[in-house]
Amino acid sequence: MNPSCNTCEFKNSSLFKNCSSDELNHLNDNKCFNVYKKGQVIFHEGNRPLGLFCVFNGKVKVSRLGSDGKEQVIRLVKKGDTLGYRSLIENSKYSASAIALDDTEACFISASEFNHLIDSNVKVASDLMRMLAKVLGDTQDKLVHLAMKPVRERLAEALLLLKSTYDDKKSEHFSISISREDLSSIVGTAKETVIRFLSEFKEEGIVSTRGSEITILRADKLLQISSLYD
Amino acid sequence: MNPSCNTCEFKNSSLFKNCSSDELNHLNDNKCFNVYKKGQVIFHEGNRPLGLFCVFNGKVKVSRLGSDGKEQVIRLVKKGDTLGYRSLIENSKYSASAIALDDTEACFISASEFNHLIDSNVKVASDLMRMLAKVLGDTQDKLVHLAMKPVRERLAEALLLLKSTYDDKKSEHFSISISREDLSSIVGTAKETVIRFLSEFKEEGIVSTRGSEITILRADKLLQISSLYD
DNA sequence: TGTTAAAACTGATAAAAGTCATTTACAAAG
DNA sequence: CTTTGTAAATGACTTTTATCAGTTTTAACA
Repeated sequence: MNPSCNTCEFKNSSLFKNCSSDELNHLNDNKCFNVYKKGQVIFHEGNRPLGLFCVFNGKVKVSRLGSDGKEQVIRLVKKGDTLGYRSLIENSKYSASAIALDDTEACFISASEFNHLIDSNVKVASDLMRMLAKVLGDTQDKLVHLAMKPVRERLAEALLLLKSTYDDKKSEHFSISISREDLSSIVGTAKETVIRFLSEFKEEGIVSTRGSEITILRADKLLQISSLYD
Repeated sequence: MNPSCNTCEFKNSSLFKNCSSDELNHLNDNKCFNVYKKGQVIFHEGNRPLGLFCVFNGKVKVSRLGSDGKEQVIRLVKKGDTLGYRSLIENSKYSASAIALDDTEACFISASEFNHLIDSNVKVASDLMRMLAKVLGDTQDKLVHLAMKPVRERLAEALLLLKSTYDDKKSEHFSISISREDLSSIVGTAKETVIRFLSEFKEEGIVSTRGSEITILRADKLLQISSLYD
């Protein structure tokens, strides 16, 4: 089910939305469709980037490992998103790893192909620039919240982030299967601490859990707890 | 002493290093030279950006204020650096404030001037893109360190950052006058905690202080403590 | 369906950092 | 040169979060 760029679901929303039909065809001829199992490494911290990934399906975490083995998630990536462009632009080694949180499919576009495209299509280049500015803003938000908010608030925020990132069906109650370990490295705290506050949220009827699956029952309460708007 | 773009000290190192002489002249005719006293606000969180700042002299902190009044410094800006481009690119309100840490001089370039330049000169646009990628990488580093390192290590890192950013004379011992309040909001901790660890560093002969002036005596020790390389 | 490994959960305790109160040092102004 | 306000420094204490050790639940598989 190797998808074609010209008929891709994300043709009008991805980084390549301003590509001509010709450019898309060219991309399509030179891309490489890849499948990753849950937990599999897509690229690894310290390696040289060979190109760009365009996620077609699944969930990906971008994270860095500390010397003590602790992990910090920097960004969550969903289908339609681009992955691995920062190192490519900077022409540096990957400073973080990308790991599939679910079975994931992604197209790979070589560095030369990518560079040629941004050199030849000004719109793509300026979309890329805006994307960088947006991601920089998001990262600054994360930094500030990490420095200023207690874990309980950050956990509420993380759950809302997961919902806003991965809830496409907009079903009544959003559910996601995520290990407490992964959740704790999004929040930037210890696994046990996440579990404790999750238990609080359960008692308060804000979420429910079944194994590693978390269901958000009261997003409004989470928004309140996160104090994102004050 | 309104400096001219064509003879500016940073002509070959700034974001505008790839501008033609004509473009620089045009910039020069349309820029506006501003002076800010220590502590003065250059731009304020929540306001609409009207243009770009190019710092000619001085020191600037870019920071965000939490609802509880606590401040987190996102970035330190030195002479030759550009300031306020993220909001401009994203076409959004400032998400942070810029405040002079010292008496500062900066040229202001209007948004239309800036946009015209990056539309007409591809090299400037791609330099800007690389700059964004670089700053994003730096911010991710800060995020990870904030999440994983204890205050003592982050303080060592902050002192090294101040040195690498503001030490131009490369004199034997770098000194900087900075309030403990400002230092603590770079590190992301409380003022008293910074003071305590600074006292430790003094006892260990790593730094010395006189009032609010801090002198780094053993940068090598700080590098060790910061554990930046493991 | 029992077995087992892994992950979720809980409790006790320790460590790290924050807060508040107070003293000391510094620098500007009279 | 003294006064005075501000910032640095220190101490006592509290809160938050991490760590460690253990128990229970879950899910995969024989």
